[in-house]
Amino acid sequence: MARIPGRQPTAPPTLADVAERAGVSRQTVSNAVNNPDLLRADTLLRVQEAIEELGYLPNRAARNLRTRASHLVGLRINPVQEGTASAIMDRFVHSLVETSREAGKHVLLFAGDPLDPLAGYDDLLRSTAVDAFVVTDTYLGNPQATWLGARRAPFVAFGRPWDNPGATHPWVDVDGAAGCDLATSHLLDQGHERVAWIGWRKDSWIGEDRRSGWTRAMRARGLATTGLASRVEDTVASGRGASAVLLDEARPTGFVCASDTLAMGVLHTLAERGLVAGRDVAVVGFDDSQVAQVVPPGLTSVRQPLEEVAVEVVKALEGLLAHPPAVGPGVLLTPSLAVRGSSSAVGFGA
Amino acid sequence: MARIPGRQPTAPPTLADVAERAGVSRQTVSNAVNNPDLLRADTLLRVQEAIEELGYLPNRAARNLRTRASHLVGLRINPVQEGTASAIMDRFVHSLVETSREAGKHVLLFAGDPLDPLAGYDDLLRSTAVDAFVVTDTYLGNPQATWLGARRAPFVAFGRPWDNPGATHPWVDVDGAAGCDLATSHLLDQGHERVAWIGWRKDSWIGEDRRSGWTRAMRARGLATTGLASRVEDTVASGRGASAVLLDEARPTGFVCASDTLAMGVLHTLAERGLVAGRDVAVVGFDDSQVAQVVPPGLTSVRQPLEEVAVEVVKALEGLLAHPPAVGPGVLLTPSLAVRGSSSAVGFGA
DNA sequence: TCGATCAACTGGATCGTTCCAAACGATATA
DNA sequence: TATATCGTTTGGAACGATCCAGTTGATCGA
Repeated sequence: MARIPGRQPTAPPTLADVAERAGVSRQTVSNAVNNPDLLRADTLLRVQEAIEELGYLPNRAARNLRTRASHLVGLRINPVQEGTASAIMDRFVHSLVETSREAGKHVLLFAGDPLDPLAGYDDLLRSTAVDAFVVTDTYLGNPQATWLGARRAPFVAFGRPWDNPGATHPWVDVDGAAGCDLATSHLLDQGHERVAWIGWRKDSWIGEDRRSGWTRAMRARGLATTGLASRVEDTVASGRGASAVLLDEARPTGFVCASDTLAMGVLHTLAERGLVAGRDVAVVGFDDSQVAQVVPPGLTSVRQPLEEVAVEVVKALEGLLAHPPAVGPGVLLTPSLAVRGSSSAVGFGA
Repeated sequence: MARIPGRQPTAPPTLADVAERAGVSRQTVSNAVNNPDLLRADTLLRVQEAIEELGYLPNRAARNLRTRASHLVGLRINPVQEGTASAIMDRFVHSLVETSREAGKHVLLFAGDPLDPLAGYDDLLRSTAVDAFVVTDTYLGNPQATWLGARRAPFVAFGRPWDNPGATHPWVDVDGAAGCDLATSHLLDQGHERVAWIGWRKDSWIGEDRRSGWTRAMRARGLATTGLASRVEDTVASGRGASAVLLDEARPTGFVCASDTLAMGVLHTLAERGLVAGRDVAVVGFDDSQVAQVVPPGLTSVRQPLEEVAVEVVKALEGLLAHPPAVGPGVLLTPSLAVRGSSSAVGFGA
């Protein structure tokens, strides 16, 4: 036996165990696992049988130590925002985990301190716990990107480098303008002419991007936008307040919102006034959250192709971690529109 | 320099680097990090300074290899259920990550195949990628628990071993019966007498547990439950259908549901019939999802103390991974009730 | 027949840490 | 003075994999 006397009887088999069983050297077993084409067919078969019989699986720690790679990708998660509808992370995280697995990687979560966006990154990097990061929150610029870039830390961003178009890191993003154009055009196609916009503060790049989609769609039909837009915080209460004011002052028949959270605010206002979403006033949100899917009569919402985003992110990661590293251009994906009762009569079967 | 000529100039410092700088041996530096009390005060200080100056952080892979521990906890995540309101994982995962960090652990996500609940566990375990698992989906018994137990894989379950009360693994759970009792009593306190129940199929242990809370509260006030209960799938459509039938046949004035998803179904029925939740009919859900928080007029819902659950889970993990392992008894936590407009007039400021 | 070439395989060194046994100097005890 | 004890520090070995240089044996052309 290659097992050293002191080993626990339950200890997992090692390369040496397999090697002995197959009657070859350690290195040959290693090659059987990592470079099968280096072996003669019959040897490969013999080794594979031994691997099978012993249930051998390479020890991660040893492999990581030798190859200086952990095959782990770090993802920072932020505290759940209570009282908002945004839940895209859920879907994205799952897609990312799924796609990463196919690429032989796993996702390591770490906690984010909203006040210190850099916390956590440094330790994981220096302790070689992860090979790379996926950076998601790039709402207002992103200090992480700059910082990680300076540290030469491999990372892929979900979100464009708004504040630094010349940035050279790989990124994947969803075209918010196209999404809101889609949403607005959808309402205009149904005969609406006064479609209002409720979005975020002007310093939000994403917010301005989405807003531009609304503007574009309105202008394309020669419709005025004056007095039809409102910029507020991303809360239900703000959406409620903004929609109340807009209804009073601008009399829109439809709302396109920068988020499902804001759209829910509109639904609150409608409920208060005895108006029915989809019949009296049309509402469209953004993110296709679970809220949009289950709230009566269903909230029409722009849906980000998060599965595709994950696939592109993992592709970029693989390029980044290849030898030599290959960094492609940024990828911009187009969202779709999930149409529900809030923008059509379908929700009530009428 | 202890650095070998071939080393990259950007390679992180190692124990040897620190040792040389501080003029001590590797082992002493190691002790400074792991067993500071073994060192003389002045030596410790000198080593700590060297660590600080070089920005040394132990290499995870090397440490993991030597100690046979990864300090990673595996968590399987399931595909997001589209069209449901359940989003407790989001909150739980975040709490778990946060709490784990304080315990020096990180959370490794892996994908779950709903058809094969065991997939993924085995590989991670055998490749020593994780030290332990947190098992969350224990809805209908849990094959994982049995399987992991047989493999002597350390794990903590979020969810009781319903089908095997004698199980010896550590678990943490939330008292669903207490939650539904709380919800039902809340409605009864407001004068409701005919409170209906919409729950899950009878083979769901969790569903039956929650239902028993409703039964208990009704009986405590001497109220009949006959004809007031319905058992369906956990979808909005089922909740909608069940509530429509119950309204027609049993004329309840309040609904307590086993999930927010089902409660949303009730809201759909009310909206169709022009009834107002909270004014005409009271509705209570379970999970306090984001949906419950933002849907007008706000859905009263039973809230699981997921932060506490995470704390208890991590405590159990630490016990499990200690030398020698210490397994405490199961922990049962009590949920609270988040009261909103759907069960009171508050939602409309009336 | 010989050396060159090549596929196939081998064994030692190595990654960075911790375990282990031993060594050190200083103090306490006989 | 010699021995035991203790707090402190040390260097070699080990964890299990991969890298690298080297060996083997067969095939080939001259």
